Amino acid sequence: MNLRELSRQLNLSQTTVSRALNGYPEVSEQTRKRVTEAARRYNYSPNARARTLATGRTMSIGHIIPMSKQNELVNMVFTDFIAGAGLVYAQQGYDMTLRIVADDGKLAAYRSFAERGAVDGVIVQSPTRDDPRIDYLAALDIPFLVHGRASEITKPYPWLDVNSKRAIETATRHLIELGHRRIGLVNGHEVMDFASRRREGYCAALTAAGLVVDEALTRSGDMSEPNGYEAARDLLAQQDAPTAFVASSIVMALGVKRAVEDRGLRIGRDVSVVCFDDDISFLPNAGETPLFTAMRSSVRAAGQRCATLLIERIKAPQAPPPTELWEAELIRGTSSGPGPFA
Amino acid sequence: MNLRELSRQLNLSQTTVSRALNGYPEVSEQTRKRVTEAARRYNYSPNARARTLATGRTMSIGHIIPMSKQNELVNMVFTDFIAGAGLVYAQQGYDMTLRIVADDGKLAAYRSFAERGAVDGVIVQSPTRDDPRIDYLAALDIPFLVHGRASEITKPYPWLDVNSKRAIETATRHLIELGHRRIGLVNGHEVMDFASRRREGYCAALTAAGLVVDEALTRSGDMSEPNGYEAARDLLAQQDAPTAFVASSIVMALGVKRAVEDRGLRIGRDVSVVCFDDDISFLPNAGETPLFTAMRSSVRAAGQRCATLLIERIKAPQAPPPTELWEAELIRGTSSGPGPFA
DNA sequence: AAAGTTTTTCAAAGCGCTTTGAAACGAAGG
DNA sequence: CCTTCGTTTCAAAGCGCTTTGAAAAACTTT
Repeated sequence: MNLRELSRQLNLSQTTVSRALNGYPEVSEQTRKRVTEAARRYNYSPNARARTLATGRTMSIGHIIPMSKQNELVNMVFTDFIAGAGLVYAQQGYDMTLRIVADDGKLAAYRSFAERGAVDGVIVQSPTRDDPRIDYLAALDIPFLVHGRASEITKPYPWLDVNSKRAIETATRHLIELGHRRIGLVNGHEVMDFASRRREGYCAALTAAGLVVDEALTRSGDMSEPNGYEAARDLLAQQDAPTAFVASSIVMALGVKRAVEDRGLRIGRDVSVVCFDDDISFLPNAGETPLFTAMRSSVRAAGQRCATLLIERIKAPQAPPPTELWEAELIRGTSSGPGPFA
Repeated sequence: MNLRELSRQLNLSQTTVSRALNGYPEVSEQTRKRVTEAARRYNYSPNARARTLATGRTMSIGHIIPMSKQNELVNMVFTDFIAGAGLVYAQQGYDMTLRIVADDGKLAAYRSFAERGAVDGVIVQSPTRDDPRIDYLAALDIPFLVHGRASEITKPYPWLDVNSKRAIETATRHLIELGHRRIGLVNGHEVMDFASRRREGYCAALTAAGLVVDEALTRSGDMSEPNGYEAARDLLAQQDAPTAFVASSIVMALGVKRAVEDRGLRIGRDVSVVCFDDDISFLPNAGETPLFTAMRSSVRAAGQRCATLLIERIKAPQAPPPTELWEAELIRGTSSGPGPFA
């Protein structure tokens, strides 16, 4: 059953039926009732494809998920972000259009979304410091919103980010205040904007405390458990090993924990760990006293907010680009304790 | 730039330009060349919305992700499955349309996908024993593919499943052969088809070995770490506690492990654990000797295969519904060892 | 009762593509 | 040279909705 058939059944024009169903005011309550009843009776629902063409809106938001090389894959942060965003989309009648793509196909994927008019807007996740997607999307003139920032891009663009620098600065200062002097940094790849900011925060805290930054105590790489393990194992094997670690995620912190325990040391007593905690629903660092002392900011909440902001932007594309900087919260867990200089 | 403008520039009809770009044979190589070059020059790409209406195909596959109550949410199995499927979609030019929906809105969501023609096909994940979605989709006459099965549905429908029963039967027998007699089952909710089959496998192995099934040794619930922990903690607190556990997932097994260690016992020596391992990329149970002895079957591979089968089905809807039963593989890890009767 | 308003309904024109059925063209055959 | 046939191109008709601009109907006002 399509609109034409339905309108014939009712002896009304397509116009009237369409308006009745879409809640326009210029149709009497009586006919609206007739129409909605008939629509239900004949089980009519408007064809999404046709509506999309007629309105110029697809009611869907594009997400591109990069799938690097072999295994780094769809990580949990992406997943939780999407879960948050998806919730908002559902509420607002949008769908999420997901495309999984090799790292080098990202740009082309965004382009295809934009040029073919396949989505009404796109989300950009995990920007690098000088992320080409941003200029690209601005030029393509499609609404977008960046989760994170690209430090090296100066033109205004819409973003929502967590204050990574301050978060890690706070984390590092916390360890210093506990009496730690040799503090390792187990970071993500520093082409990622957030990771580079985290290093800045780490350095800033050390410097502020009059400590020197020892490059030998820092590592960056895939934000996986094995990688956190290896980094910590190496650092712990050095002479003059660190007594504390700042880890860039819970997952890496779990690797650090394993490395510490492998050496027969105890987390929170012999070695302290503070990490960034995206509050991933699946890896809860929760309870009365959570395992990890952490800087927490919910990535799911960020997803929700990004979705909301993007939808607003779709509705009012001319408004100045929104920007939002969130602060992470220090959560005291059992993984941090007094250091040798306490 | 749209098709009409492009064809005017070229002094050709829309027909010819369209055919040239879509690789139809009835256009001379010479004009095809002219057309593709002009298309590139003017940066033309066909409007997806219009094409979708004209062809009747959206080139996208619907996935509905249920988000129960508050927190059980988008779990890792869903995520990995989607990662696998998404890979195939990308290769074949499909997008994934994702909708996150409350548990009680699932049926309506599938319906809206189907009736409005928003997607070309849908994937059904985690069916219950008598899942209403299957009849519903069959009636709606939209291509679909079930990952898993619904035991109580007899009509043929397309599915791909892992042989859960045999997998858990093998796991349980493995423990019995190691000399365990009191074996706990830490299962998912048994309305889920796969969970009910896993229980069947567990019971079958016990019975085959002449042992009686003690309901007091089985638990079922959310497949989360905390839930695995609680189940194991309770079971271990009983007098005549189990010396081994069969867990329905790695995540639950991690909870079991924690409970065992909390009692000061050691996994693989004092208490054995075998689990089902979906080979989730993010929770690798890997290495030379993996932590858990497990029945492994990659959910990501299943996602790929499901996507492939669904696309085939979209292309040939009249073919008999495909069905595929995969066997899981026993992986020896360090979590299982001789029991008291060895 | 005529004229003016407001409310309700309609016919038709898109939206930008694909695809059908016919026409124009060129080459081949008689 | 005319006919026939295969190749290449085209005009026009959808696809199923929304939306514009106009007409019809129902009320008001004079």
